[in-house]
Amino acid sequence: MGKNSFFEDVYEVVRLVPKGRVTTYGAIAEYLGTKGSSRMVGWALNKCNEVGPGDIPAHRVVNRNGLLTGKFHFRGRSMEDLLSDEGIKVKGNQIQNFEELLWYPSQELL
DNA sequence: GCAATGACTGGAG
DNA sequence: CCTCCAGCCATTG
Repeated sequence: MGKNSFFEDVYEVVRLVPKGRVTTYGAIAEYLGTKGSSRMVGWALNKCNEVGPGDIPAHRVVNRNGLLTGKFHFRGRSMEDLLSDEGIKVKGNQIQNFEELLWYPSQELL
């Protein structure tokens, strides 16, 4: 994968997520046109942690429930800590006030 | 080209 | 309310 792939699109969108905001896998997938490929978004981020640019705020990407399902995949700093640093309250694996912090690419980027 | 995989999702039981 | 199941689609072996 040297060319632009589905991954790069995901990275780009995730990078556009404003600080202090979060988005969901489904929202990204829908924005990319493949609504059903929500899993693929997570798969892309999985690679992003190893081969990705490294500046991908994957901690801002959670499942539709606002649950930090992918926190286990983070190295070093935990998701809760990173999110908390941006002003996002996290209780356990659940983001507090999630719906208000939710950010849709198709909504903001038109 | 087929089978397996995955940080998901939504509906059914 | 909780758990299970099947669809979803791109990447990889």
